[in-house]
Amino acid sequence: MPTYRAPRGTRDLLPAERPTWARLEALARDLAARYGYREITTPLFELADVFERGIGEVTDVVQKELFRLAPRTEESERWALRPEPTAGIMRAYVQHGMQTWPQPVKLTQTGPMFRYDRPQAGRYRQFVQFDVEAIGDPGPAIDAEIIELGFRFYREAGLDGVEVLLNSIGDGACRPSFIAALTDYYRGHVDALPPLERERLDRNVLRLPDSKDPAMTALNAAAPRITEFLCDACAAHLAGVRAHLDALGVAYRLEPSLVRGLDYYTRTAFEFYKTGREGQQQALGGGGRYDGLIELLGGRPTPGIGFGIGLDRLVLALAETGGASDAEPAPVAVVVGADPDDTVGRLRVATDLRGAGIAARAELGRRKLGKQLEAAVRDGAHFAVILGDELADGNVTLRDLRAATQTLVPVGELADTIARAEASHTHG
RNA sequence: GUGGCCUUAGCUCAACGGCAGAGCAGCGGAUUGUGGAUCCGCAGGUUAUGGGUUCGAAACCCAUAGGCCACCCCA
Repeated sequence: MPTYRAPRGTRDLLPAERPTWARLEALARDLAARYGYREITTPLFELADVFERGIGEVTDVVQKELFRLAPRTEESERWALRPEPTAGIMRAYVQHGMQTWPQPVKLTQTGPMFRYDRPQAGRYRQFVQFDVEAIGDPGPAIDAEIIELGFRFYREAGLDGVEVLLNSIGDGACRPSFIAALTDYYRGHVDALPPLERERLDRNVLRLPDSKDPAMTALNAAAPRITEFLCDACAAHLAGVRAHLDALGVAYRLEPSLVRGLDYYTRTAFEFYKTGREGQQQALGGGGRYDGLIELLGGRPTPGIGFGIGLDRLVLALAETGGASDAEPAPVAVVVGADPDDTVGRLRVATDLRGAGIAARAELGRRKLGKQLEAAVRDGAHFAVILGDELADGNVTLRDLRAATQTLVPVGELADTIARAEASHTHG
């Protein structure tokens, strides 16, 4: 075992897996831009208050999973690594007076998040989220637009069979009455509750209808449903979201037991799942409306909606569906030579090629030509440039490693020749 | 945070309580300027770590760490 390894719940993304990540990161950026979202980068850590107030003091994310930074001095502020992107972006919205920008303000960010969780496959202490936020639009049309954007992201990423789960969790006007009704209902059957569920009754009653305990299925089937308690405004909002989704042809499933773990959500809540893997575990992404969040962080009352999509889980899902992983870029040419000791010559030719914009590797090891060519082939290079006696006449040998053909080329024409051959190859 | 399964070379895996090995990957060589095949060789390990049992532990026991699974929760 190595002396040091990556901290628990973190991992190194090695060169072989980076191209897939790079593709998804580029897709996230391009897609967000296509929908009118502008890029923002916020700090990886914030005052802990931003998360505690924004996400909610009594949520698991804050109580158990926040990565708090140890203060360095007495005066040092209480910082925490960001467990999610929304609170920081809303902090920035307030700080920079974005309420004076044309509304809605549509922002996107992709980057690492941190949660002090017990790791598992697809669950890491450092993970990457693709996030979009639309601030200042009360919906419901923008709700549908943002769900469709997320749905499209998976499709264009190459992941099929993604399902949208949709719910409304009400607002300050109607959610309290639903919580009261739910609490009453389960209190009335408290003797039938397993110990764990009994504990959740007080802590997080909204989670009970979603329980995976078989003993709960009958009880949950008869439990009150949020849809029966939505106020007129929330019901109309949900109907509006659905109408717009229908118009866009986005298939979704109403899931009345869907709740979200962060306190700031209101009304629209949604999650993306790989079909067949629904449940509270392994959501590919999720989001919702947070109409009270900006006010909580000191801004004027402003509606907002967004989602976070977990790229780690998307990469896992893509691998599970057996798709080939993206290929690493290979050098176009590798400069090799008959004289193993002539590293100066090989490096100089490679440098000239690089200056001409050609991806070239110089063989700087002092090994025999056969080994150099072998390594060039393993690199996936298209051409080998062979330096040898022909240099006396100002020529090098340009060998096409795929076609196994070679020609003499004057050194001065090498870059042009390679560029031309490579272009005709990739475009033809 | 709770419970369970697992951990031997870079990777995938062998080894009855009795000498730690193979395949792949890496590096070198096969009469001296040409390839992914083949053959030969080299290197790679305090068997995750620390204790214990035993004449003797990779193997049995305990603890710790890490990975995974189910919860909790979330991406």
